[in-house]
Parts: sequence; structure tokens; C-alpha cells
Amino acid sequence: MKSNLGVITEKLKNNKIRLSHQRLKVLEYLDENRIHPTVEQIYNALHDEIPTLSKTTIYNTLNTLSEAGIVKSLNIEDNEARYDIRTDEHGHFKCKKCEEIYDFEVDMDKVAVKDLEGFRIFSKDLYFFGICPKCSNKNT
Amino acid sequence: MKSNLGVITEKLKNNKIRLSHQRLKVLEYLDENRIHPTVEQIYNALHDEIPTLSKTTIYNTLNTLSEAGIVKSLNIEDNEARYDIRTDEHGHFKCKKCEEIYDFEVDMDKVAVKDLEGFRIFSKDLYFFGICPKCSNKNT
DNA sequence: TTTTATCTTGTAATAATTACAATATAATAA
DNA sequence: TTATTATATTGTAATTATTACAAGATAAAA
Repeated sequence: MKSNLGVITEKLKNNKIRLSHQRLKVLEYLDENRIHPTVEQIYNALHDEIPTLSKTTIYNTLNTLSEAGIVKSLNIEDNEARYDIRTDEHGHFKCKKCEEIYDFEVDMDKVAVKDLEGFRIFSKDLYFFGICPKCSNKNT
Repeated sequence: MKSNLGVITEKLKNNKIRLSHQRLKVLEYLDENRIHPTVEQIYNALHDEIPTLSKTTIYNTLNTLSEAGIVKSLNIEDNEARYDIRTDEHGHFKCKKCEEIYDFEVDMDKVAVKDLEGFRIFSKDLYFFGICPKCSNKNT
């Protein structure tokens, strides 16, 4: 499976963000692990390869990248941010049992929305909660 | 404007939750101040009236009430929970300028959702972000 | 290669939330 | 009403996520 390093560096260059080793590794990790990881998870995954890596760097990197619109930060429960390399409009389903987060396609324009005349809308977050098929089948 | 103390106590009794002074005050505050407040805001508002009130109590209360489905906790940005006494399905718009949160009506069933066959869905959170009309009109 | 602006790192600070034990209180029974 | 008891409240301390900051390191431009 070929990595998307080319696409990643291109995105950074377009946004005039320096191509540091750490930034590339964080983005590569997000690209290859579509699990909507927390900072902790990213840190644990990259720490072996980059022993000097600091958690502050991951926070700085993700803040820079979300401001540039290259990654999307998710505030889905638990007061711990998660990060998604997909920035196109889609929904997130979180399983209450296994805690896994699934992407799903959604047509936000079909949401019937009254009460928002005169509101300028920049972004839309849609979170569903429930039990995923895997956990539904694991019943006692 | 008559308060809904009757409705509130009824809800607690139905859920076998004790009618403590603190719980009633927190619920009354949420009912009369539809601003989706943080724990901090609730604490500041009630502290004058109940000088011994502890922040831990507010956390405990809100956790109990959300588990019972009497209030809804919102994870809308900033890693600081907000609380809503409305528990029916509706969306939340957060203004990026004034930080105010607005309710809006939404028909979630109209959201075209593929990819969720076999998923049992318990709840749906919809958050919009942008600029509210008040702030749009405050332009330079 | 040199320069310089910016990044990374480690530590310390901040902020939100929870754990816990002692005291207080609501609900129940007498 | 009073006594009992299970549960709630409180204050403090602990935990966890995130940010602030300054010194050293590095990517990009000259």
C-alpha cells in the first residue's frame, strides 16, 4: 500500500506550512490509520519511531493543521479531541460499547433547517451514537 | 413568568431521583436560562443564592440528570461541556464571534444516511458553526 | 553555506473533571 | 413527629487534557 506522502507535502506547501519531520509523520499516521485517533494514540504510535517526539509538538501540529483545514478536529464526547484527515462533509458514528468511530456519508443539504435565516454557516458536525453491528452481534 | 418547578419535581420523581435543594436549583436555572451554560456559569449564577454550593455537586447533579435523560450534555468545542434542558431532537448553532449557542429545529430523518445498515442509533447530535445575524450586522 | 524565521522539546502552568471521605439531608418507617 | 438509613453535598486532592513559555534545533531562503 503506497503512502500519500506526495499529496501530504503538497497540502503543506500550498498552505505555506513547513515540512518538518514531525508534521509529515503525524499526517502520514492519520492517513494510514483512519481511526480518528486522540493525541495520546498518535503519541504512542509514533514514539517508537521518533523517541524525542513531544506531546506538545503533536498538539501544535494538529492545531496548525486544523487551522489550515488539512485535518478536522472532532469533539465527540469525553472531552478529548480526536482528529480526522478527511475534511469533506461526512458524519461520525460512535459505538457506545467498543468506542470505535465510524464514518458515514451524509447529505447535509437534506436536513430540514428552519430558524437559521440570516445565519452564515461555515461548518457542520454530525455525530450519531449507538451500537455498531460488530457489538450488536456479540450479545450474551 | 411562572417557573416550572412542578414539571421539574415530577421529572425527578419519575426517575426516582431525590429532590434536593441543589438539584432543583440547577434545574430551575437551566429552565429559566436557555443559554446552554457551562458548569462554571451555573456555579457563578447560583453561588450567591446558595453560598455553600460546591462545583462537585453541580457536576454530580448534571451527570445524574443526563444519565436519566432529563438534561442533555453538549460537546460543542472547547472541551468544556454545556448543558441543555431541552432533550428533544434539535440542532445547535454556535457563533464563532459571540460564542452564543442557538437552538434550531431540524428533521434528522431527512438526513440521507448510507453506510449505517446494522447500526443501532440511540442519539444524534448536530452542531453548526458560523456567524449569527447579530454579529453579521456588527461589521466594520 | 549562512542566515533567519519558525519548529520542537521539556517543563511548568492552567483548566475541566473526577475520586474520596466526612458531614448533612431527603425519604421512609415507626 | 421522630428515628433510621440510604443517598447527597461538600471541600480537598487527584487526574487528565491542553496550553504557555523559553532554549535549543532545524527548514527554507539568500
